Amino acid sequence: MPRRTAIDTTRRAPRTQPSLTRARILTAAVELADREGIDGLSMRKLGQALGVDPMSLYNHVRDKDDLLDGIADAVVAEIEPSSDSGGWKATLRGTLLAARRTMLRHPWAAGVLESRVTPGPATMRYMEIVLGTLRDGGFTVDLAHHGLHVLGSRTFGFSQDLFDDKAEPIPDTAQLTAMAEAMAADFPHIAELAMAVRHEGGLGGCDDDVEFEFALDLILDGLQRLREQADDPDRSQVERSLTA
Amino acid sequence: MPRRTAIDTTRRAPRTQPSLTRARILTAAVELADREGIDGLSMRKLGQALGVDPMSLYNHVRDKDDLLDGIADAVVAEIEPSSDSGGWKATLRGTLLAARRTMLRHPWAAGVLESRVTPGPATMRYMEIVLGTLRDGGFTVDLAHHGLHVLGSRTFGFSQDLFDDKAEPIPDTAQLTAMAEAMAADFPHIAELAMAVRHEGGLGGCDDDVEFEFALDLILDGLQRLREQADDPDRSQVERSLTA
DNA sequence: TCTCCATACCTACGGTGTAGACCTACGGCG
DNA sequence: CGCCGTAGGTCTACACCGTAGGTATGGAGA
Repeated sequence: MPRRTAIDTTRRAPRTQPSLTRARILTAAVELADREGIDGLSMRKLGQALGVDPMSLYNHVRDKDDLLDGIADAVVAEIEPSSDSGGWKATLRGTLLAARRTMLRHPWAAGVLESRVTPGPATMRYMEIVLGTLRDGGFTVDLAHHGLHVLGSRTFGFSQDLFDDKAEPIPDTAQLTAMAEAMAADFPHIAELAMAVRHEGGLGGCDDDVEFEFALDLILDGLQRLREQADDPDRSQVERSLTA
Repeated sequence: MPRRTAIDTTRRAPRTQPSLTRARILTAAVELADREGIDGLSMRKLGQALGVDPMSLYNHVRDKDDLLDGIADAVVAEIEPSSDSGGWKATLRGTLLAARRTMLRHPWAAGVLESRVTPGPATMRYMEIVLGTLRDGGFTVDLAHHGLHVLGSRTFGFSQDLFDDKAEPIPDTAQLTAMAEAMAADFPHIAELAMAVRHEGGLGGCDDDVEFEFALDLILDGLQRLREQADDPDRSQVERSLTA
């Protein structure tokens, strides 16, 4: 059984409606961070904002890191993915711009998201959507995988990974298969990716060097194209649209 | 006279060789951060590592933020830019990979670099080199500017800007011109960019929204090209991109 | 020689995250 | 009905943090 990352709330229904909830704590924490910045978010101030002893928070939150995990995921949950019907490109553009709007609403969020080590459910959902858009748009698993990385690290800073094997004992093939099957229901495309990655050499992880060079070459090639288009003014659509 | 951002060391030579120097402090801080992570870097531990009272550090460092400014710039100074003679693309590729190698050597560095608000001299030098490579490669000032942003935010997280006018009182044209002239000697390409930006509408700042969309479209276009190459390697790409 | 002042040191304050003991009130059960 | 186990809230206390403000010192300039 996988160790629970947060407080175990699965035992039984509480006898009475508890005054404090993880949800209530998280929304208050997001508000506090919005108001005073991420450095202004302390357990004491948060407790005060909720009219509660700071230590009471620890009944719903493992530690401050768990709290940060929570509010990071809460912010990602605010993103409203685009449902543009004009093809994968327009859809993705809309989703990414929506993500950016959300990040601008919570300026501290990108930073804490970058520092998280494990994605929460909303972050998984977001990745599933981006991945699904690419796959439905005709991308191979491999290319969609790279796409997820470039697009992710652009908006937030996904550099570490879903299937990072540095921390945990190396997951063997059986474990990975089990993980993938468990995810298949909620996150089919992520599961598909997990299976594919499993088959490749990079057992259980993404090669960060490869992702970096992929993004770098994508950018350099793109810049080269724009430079050549600028030489030949007839074809400069992107340039034009930017300076318009 | 521009307000000094750190301790003023310009007055006169110290009477005797001071046991503590900003340089000594910075290298010790980098070592400490490498060894214990960025959270392990405290003024107390740093003082202990140097065999000195923690408060003595404040004679060479305004506050901890100034210390972070210092070590961030010190890390950037470690980057050895490529001198590849195979054209702008190869040169840039080499420089960016060198930057990445340096960042991997100091895993905490990307994070603190992102949180800095003003680039130090080494960071300026690095930007000057990237900008110069693009300009020498035939890029317009405008496109080189965009390029600097995409490449920068890929490696570290330059999202805020050199000429950010949010914090300071709006610099008027005269001030900006003076800034540009002062920089011209050391950073000709950055100065050129500053002048160009001054002429445009975006008085004294870069529009972050524009940069985001530029990068987003660069990536989306790149992914589309790769997808089409996978579909049909023979067919002309330009032809396709026009009908897309 | 005297004075000045940059540098290093010291104490102390208000903040942080959180361990561990305590209290309290409710649901389940004999 | 009455007892008990326990989850959830509280309190105290500890170790650590950044750093304001005061003090001592020793070489350089007058």
